[in-house]
Amino acid sequence: MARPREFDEDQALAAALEVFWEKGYEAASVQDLTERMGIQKASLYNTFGDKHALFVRALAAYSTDTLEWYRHQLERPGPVRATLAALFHELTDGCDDEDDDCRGCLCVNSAIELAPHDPAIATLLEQHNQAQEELFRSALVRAQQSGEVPVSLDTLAAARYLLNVIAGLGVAHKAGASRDWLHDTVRFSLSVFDRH
Amino acid sequence: MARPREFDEDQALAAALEVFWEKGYEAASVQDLTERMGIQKASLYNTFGDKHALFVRALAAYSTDTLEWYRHQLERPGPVRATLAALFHELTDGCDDEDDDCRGCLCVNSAIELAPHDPAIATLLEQHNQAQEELFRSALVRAQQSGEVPVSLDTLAAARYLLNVIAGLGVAHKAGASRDWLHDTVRFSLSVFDRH
DNA sequence: TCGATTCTTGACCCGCCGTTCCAATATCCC
DNA sequence: GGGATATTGGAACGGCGGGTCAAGAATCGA
Repeated sequence: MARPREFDEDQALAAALEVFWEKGYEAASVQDLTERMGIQKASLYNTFGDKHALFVRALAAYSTDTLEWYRHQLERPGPVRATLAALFHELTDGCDDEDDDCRGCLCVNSAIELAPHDPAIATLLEQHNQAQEELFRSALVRAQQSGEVPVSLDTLAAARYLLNVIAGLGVAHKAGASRDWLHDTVRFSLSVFDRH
Repeated sequence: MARPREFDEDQALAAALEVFWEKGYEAASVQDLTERMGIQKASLYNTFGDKHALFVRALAAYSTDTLEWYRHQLERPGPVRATLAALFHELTDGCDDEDDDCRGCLCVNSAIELAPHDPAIATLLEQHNQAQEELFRSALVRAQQSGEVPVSLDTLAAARYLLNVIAGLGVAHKAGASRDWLHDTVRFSLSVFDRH
């Protein structure tokens, strides 16, 4: 019963996500955001509240998408080791394409920049980590059931370990590590599962 | 031949480091800095140039100190596995003390926040990483010579792997991981060396 | 067609940002 | 003590930060 929006909310959110992803929260100005979202300041504030609320929504969307991606990767049939190798390959591949501006992982970036001083972000990231941990754990448990991995393996610790490796890769990528660097690290990291 | 400084430069630099470490580069205002350094703005600009130059010096100092710490940890005699265990224990211990404000590792923080868009920082971090890598590698080579570790071990990949684990821990700590979480991850990470 | 309602536009606000300037001050050498 | 030289304190700067507002434009139900 009134004038409708001229822009697509999800699309605008996706654009905001890009900006935050590339620049970080503090360094992304409202001007940067509105320009990339293709909307005016007032529209941003009417629709999303303020910069912080917009960031929370962007991060939540990122979390959802990312978890979906991990679920898709991890629920593929076949031996877990191959699955993990493929997952990490996907993760590190294209890191030398200079179009990604070394964005890394937004969760990692936000953990570093905001988590200690921002309870809302900290909570969101905790949920994300737990969900991601659970995905890895499930895959490992399935591998135990199929006999690929010994039942003596501490699947929780292993899942956390994998999350830690991924976080490290995010940092290394930001620091300018080459694809070879990352691949070496991945190979070595996954070798833990070779002889257990 | 002129009025002398009323403050100690190194001491002021150390104070600035604290601020950057706690808040990050962008979020640390010049006012925050001068307050904690106990000096006036003009003194800051006279002595260090500007905020960015101050940060570079602070990061360089941090790098030096940290590398010294790693060297000290890694050059202790005894089996490498015990050395690494002790090092990581030192690293993760005291992470639940609420006085550290989850500062994490300044190199990791800076890699995330600045490296992709700041060549000076990127260079500094690259040098730091290479030096740290070399320290770990040396320790592993020594372990090979003493027979503790098989010569088939790719010491370069292993060193990079360890750096990656450490970076991951920095992220996890920022994200609010408990000491148990970190210890589990460390234990699992070091288990790679148990059966090689 | 018309009023109600919502969105868009673009100017505008205040405050803090990093930075500069200058007068006052303290020290050194002579 | 007296100049030369640097540092200090504090005010001031322009600019940009996030956020608001008022007026016009577009759509709806009636």
